[in-house]
Amino acid sequence: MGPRAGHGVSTDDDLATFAGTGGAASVRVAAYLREQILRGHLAPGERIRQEEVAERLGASRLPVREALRMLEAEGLTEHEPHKGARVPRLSRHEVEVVYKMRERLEPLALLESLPLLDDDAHARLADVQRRIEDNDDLDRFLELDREFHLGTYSGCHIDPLNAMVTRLWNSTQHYRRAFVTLGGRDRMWVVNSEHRLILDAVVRRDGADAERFLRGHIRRTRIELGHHPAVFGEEG
Amino acid sequence: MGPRAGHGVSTDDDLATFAGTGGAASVRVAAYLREQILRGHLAPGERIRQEEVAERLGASRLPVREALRMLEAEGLTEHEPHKGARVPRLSRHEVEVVYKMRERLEPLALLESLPLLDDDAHARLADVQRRIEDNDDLDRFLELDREFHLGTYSGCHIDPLNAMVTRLWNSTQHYRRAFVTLGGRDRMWVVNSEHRLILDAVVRRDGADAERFLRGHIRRTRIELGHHPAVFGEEG
DNA sequence: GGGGTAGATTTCGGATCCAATCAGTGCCAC
DNA sequence: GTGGCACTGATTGGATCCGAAATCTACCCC
Repeated sequence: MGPRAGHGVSTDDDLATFAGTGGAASVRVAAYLREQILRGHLAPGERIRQEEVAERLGASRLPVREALRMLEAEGLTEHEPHKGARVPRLSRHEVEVVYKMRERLEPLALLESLPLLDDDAHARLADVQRRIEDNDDLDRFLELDREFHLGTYSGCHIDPLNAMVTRLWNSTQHYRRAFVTLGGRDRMWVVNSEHRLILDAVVRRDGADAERFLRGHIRRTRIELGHHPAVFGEEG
Repeated sequence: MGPRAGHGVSTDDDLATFAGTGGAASVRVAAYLREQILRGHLAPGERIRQEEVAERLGASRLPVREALRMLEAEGLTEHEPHKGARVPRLSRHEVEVVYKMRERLEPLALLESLPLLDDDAHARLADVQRRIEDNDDLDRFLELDREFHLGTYSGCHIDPLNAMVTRLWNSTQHYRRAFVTLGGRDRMWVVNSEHRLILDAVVRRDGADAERFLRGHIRRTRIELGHHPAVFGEEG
């Protein structure tokens, strides 16, 4: 284990996050690990030892095992018998394919969601977009960007579709972070104008435009991301 | 629990299937349940009690719990805290959306797989298609149809993509069975000619045609399926 | 000095026991 | 007669203990 900060030590933060959430222990453990992974505190390829997590959260290993299985369903961990769980590491090609999947699936999600988004939802989305533009922190940007996109699909309560889109976001979260951190900052105004176009189409309930703009938005992100070798740890 | 045949009784078949597979117990339990669900022995909405499965397979409840989580990741079961696992029941609209997802995702899978399928793979696919045309059993048709389609994607070893496509097939397996059983038989020659078109395009390595034919194939199936109320238990 | 193997340690997988929660039932009051 | 409540049986969730597999290490042989 590397000497990364905040690792191997049970901070008060950890326990607060854990205890703060109600419900079954396995669900709470899952929520804790989910946040750790999405926030980038656990990197792709990193192993997750059941005992360590259990000890840190004051639970036994069993709910940790259950939690890891739940996360597996969300694309956040992977499992190998007798070898344990890790955060999946995607190859450059795999990340690219996930983005291609997003190009096809998310416009569908938006299309299905579009007629069900009311004025209230539109206002919330506009607010999120305003906060993105006012924001200057990269980590916060990742959160808000996710909130914006998944928010535009929130009208459609089709479980299989939403679950899959969320899964795609989950599995590429780390690479998105690396991309934004490394040099995506210059691209932010492009992202914002594209968001504006999408939001406009959503408010107008123009399905064809919404679909087109969203597809283009994801496609351009994929291409830009593909040009950054460092995102995939290929800078050597 | 209904008086359905082969339910609640540990047949020799069950144990043979279970013991026959190697590997960890949870993996074997998962394989057993997976087959039960895909073969239609467990219907959507049906509850799966851990103890019953454990007893039937001669294992403890723990590997059953793990297996249920694995199946959850494959879209074959769903879980509610303190209420246990069930086979998911999809609404008409949900099934339709899953088919729309397939319309978008599977052509991508085929496109990614296309350049990697060699002559050997082509021969195997042609053989499967021949067996579909020679076949007269509806259950066998379901198996072979699945083998054909998933086989065309087998060249692409991108885990996220293949896993998702498989998941989509899993979650609609029951509705496909109901459809085929009820009246899809007349449509079989259509299915077969469409398969031939797809196979041809695959062999010619014509991505555009393959994608187009496949999308149309899934789309037509979705529309036909939508016309059968009984598939969704709406015949009252 | 390098590679391979055997032992020790670590970590995961499974069994059993106990606690928590839910559903169905019957009783009582209104 | 109906609605609500408490109780009981059934079922899942969690803890602890034990066994099995993999990894790491140290040692020996080449």
